[in-house]
Amino acid sequence: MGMKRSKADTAETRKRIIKTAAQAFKTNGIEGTGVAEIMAAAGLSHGGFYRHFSSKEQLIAEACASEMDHFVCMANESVEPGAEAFIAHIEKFLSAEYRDDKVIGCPIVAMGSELARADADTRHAVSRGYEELIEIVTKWLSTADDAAARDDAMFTLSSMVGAMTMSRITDNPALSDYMLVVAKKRLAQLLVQRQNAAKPAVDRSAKVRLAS
Amino acid sequence: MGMKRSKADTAETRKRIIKTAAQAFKTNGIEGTGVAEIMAAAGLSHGGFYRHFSSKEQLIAEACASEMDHFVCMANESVEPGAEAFIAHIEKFLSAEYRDDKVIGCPIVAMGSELARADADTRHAVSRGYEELIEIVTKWLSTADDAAARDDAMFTLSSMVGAMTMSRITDNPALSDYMLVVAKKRLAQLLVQRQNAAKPAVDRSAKVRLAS
DNA sequence: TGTACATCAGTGAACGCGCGTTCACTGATGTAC
DNA sequence: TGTACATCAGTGAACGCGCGTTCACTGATGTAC
Repeated sequence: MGMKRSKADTAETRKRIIKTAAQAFKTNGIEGTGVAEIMAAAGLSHGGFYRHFSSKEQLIAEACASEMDHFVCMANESVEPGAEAFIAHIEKFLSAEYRDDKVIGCPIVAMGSELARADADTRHAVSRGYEELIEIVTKWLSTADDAAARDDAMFTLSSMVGAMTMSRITDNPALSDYMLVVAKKRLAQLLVQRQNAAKPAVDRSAKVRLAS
Repeated sequence: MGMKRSKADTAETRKRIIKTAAQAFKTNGIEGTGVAEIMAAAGLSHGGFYRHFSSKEQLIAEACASEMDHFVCMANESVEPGAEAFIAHIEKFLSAEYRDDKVIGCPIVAMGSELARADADTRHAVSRGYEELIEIVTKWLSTADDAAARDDAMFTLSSMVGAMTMSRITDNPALSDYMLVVAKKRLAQLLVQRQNAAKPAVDRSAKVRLAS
């Protein structure tokens, strides 16, 4: 029944609504998820929603910000640069598990086309998070902060988003699996090229000496 | 006012509804577009909708099939394989024009996350079209129908979908533009590698002879 | 520390609205003779 | 070829339903004294 809660309880409830909403948005889409449905899933009645948020739009923005933060944190957890960390993350995010479980999956893949039409706050939250991801992947790819590494980071993330998006859309299971395999293969190759290009003078001059 | 139409008129009206729906779905999303809205945009009242389609779901499937067909046709228009046709298409579909004009843009990018949740008919239509695109791009990339060319085709299409999706989401205009530039650059590089790998024996053996 | 009161998180009914869908009706088309 | 009639594309009002949002109410919390 209705009663005032402690500030700690209130803050916890607010976080629970955001987390529940994020999962529902990723599973059934933003427009496909009602405020009452979110509140029920969070164990509350729908009427209390507006004690925490001024509108559904505000919840969308906060849920997306929360999801992007989570992915940025996950990416930051393995700070060491180099091939192992990079490939491990590619393998993880392009796995069948991440394709089949939308709750643990990427918010950009799960809500992509709706985000392009979202309001300014939501797009800004997603965009900020994505820019952080670009910087993190850039550091995985290169100790030096060169422009080519940043290009590769951007291309890597784009490719991952596209491969996972298509992998979820197709009704051909073999093709769905293979799209992920191909993306993993090609992005690993990209990394090899990067490393050959990055610690260059030694290896390249060696080859040149051999060749001449 | 109400009256029976000729069979030709009826067929034309049906096509007009599908075309109008496809544009509306790409612009405002599938869930974001009402049946009445589509009919009004097609110059009709909403009541007549069910003379042409048994449900909104059926219209969604037909609109997506129509859009995919259109993109398959566009891709087929330039049948000649090789670098020029490939790069020209990449440049076109990854242009700011295609990003900013959702009506002419790709249905997979515009409806991506909604398609993953769509019914079996819709997903099948999109999937079939995409498989055709993969085959067409494979032929652009290689006269021989080898597996590596098909991998490159799949990776190319994935990357294009991802780059355009993110380019539409971000609220950072410079980043939005640059994502497309990077995708174009990296995919052009992929093509160069393909060509070096494809007509190989000559060039590669030459290098080997020099090196040894 | 104890008492009195304002605050406000949460409830559940209610609001207007737009959704997908149905239906009785209209009247030119296409068909049967 | 001309006449009579069934067909059915399109109209516009109406349907139940679920949406986002509002509101009067409840009662433990947090505050003022």
